[in-house]
Amino acid sequence: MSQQIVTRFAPSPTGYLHIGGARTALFNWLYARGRGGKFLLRIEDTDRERSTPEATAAILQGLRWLGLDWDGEAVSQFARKDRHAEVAHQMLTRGTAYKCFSTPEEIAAFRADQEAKGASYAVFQSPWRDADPATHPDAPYAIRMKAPRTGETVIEDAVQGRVTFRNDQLDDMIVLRSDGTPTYMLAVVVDDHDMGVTHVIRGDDHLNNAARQTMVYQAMGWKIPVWAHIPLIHGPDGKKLSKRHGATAVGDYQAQGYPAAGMRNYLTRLGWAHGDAELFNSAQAMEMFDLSGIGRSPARLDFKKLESTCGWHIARGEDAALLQEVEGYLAAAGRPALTGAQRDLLSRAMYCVKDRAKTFPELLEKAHFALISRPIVADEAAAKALDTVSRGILSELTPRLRNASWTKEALEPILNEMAAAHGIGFGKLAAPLRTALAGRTATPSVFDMMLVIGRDETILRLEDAAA
RNA sequence: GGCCCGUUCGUCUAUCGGUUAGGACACCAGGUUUUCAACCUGGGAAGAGGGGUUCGACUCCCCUACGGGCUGCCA
Repeated sequence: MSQQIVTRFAPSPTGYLHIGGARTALFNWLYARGRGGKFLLRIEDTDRERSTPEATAAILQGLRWLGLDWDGEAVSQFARKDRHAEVAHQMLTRGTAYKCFSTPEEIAAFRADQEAKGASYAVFQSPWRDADPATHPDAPYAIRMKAPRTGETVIEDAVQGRVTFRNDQLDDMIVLRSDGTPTYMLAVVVDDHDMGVTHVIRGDDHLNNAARQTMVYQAMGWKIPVWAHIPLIHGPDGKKLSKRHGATAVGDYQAQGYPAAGMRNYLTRLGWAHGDAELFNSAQAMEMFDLSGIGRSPARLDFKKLESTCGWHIARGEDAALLQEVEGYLAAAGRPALTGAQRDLLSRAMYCVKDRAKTFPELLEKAHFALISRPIVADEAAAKALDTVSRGILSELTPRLRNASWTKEALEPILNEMAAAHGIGFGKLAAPLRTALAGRTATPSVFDMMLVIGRDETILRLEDAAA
């Protein structure tokens, strides 16, 4: 009898949504959504010093942009602190935890001492572990997990395989601080249990933690979830991702004009594979995604491949959706919004620009001709195509266009005849036309441009150029 | 220092003891073309090093090197 799958993404709101975190969220989302399960969101804000509402907002915003929708309301871990404390005290009653009166100073001194002795240092062993309650001072205390000192704790990880930890390497971690607040190690377990999380898919920086958390599950007699620790993402140089690699926040990617669908596809393939599948939409990804396809070594970010993947998605995007995403990009990048007329023109131009752009700035550049208004200012290279001879040809062409029917089929012979009449190839005619219509040398086909801006505008631009 | 994880073309990866080690991006060369792209064809390009196990290892084991993670009253 299989239960419903429940996954979660549990970021700590201490900064923007990191690209690595976004991938973790994506994997959880794909796994749950592909199996009719639930994908939950929990904000791990128990660190009151570093957590900010701005960071929480940025994380939600990043997830929304990527289209990773979660079920129900985002849970604040901090809001559940009473429940965490309750569990800590249950552990006390069960004898799987104990009150520790060692002060942070004493612990720091212990560590300093160990370090001074050089070489390897032992895990901190609290003197209060087996103390008689009668000897307990009337002082603040932390609650520590009474972890087994011998034997091993085994993690069955869906990605890493079976990983064994010696218990004497693990200390009695604090589950409830002396100020009564829970630590991460306790909070995650309690929340994951209470929220019914069945699969914990997270960065492998938590692999060691899984052993300690397993002890908490065992201490409480709770069912241990399926672990899946995925390798972190590295920068193009193979080093840990950091600011100097450029974009690390997902917001940066939106501001650089990458489409969300392309990001999802690229990020899915980063560290995960399903045979030769490279390009796919989210529905297909959900179909294929599984934990066994996740690799065990860290993957590097490759912006060229990201771009290529994004180009594929833009080319296949639906015009209206692309237009909407372009507007989101403009806002994120702090660029001026489209006017109503530009929206309209861009929408009409979409068919001939979307299959040649990898990002939205590129798409906008290709659509430049549709977004500008007269007089068209030619850039240096384009201006060269407009000499006396070509101006003459343009002015000769204008009247022919007035009565032509405005389709590529009708326009093509007119332009071809014009070129033939002057003994030049079509390319020689297209160049000045391009300058007149767009002021650029790199544009969509001249026919497409004429079709998009329409007869009147075409004629006006040609007249301007011929003048 | 200790513990844990990893290492196939430049990059992402397939392979789950027997393959001419496959695909994708990137790169190079052609083609197509009205420009830029897109697109099509072809090409070069890989099992970190050393020991084992085996009839046979990229695949299994050990060692080394390198990379990463954890080692907090952070998450």
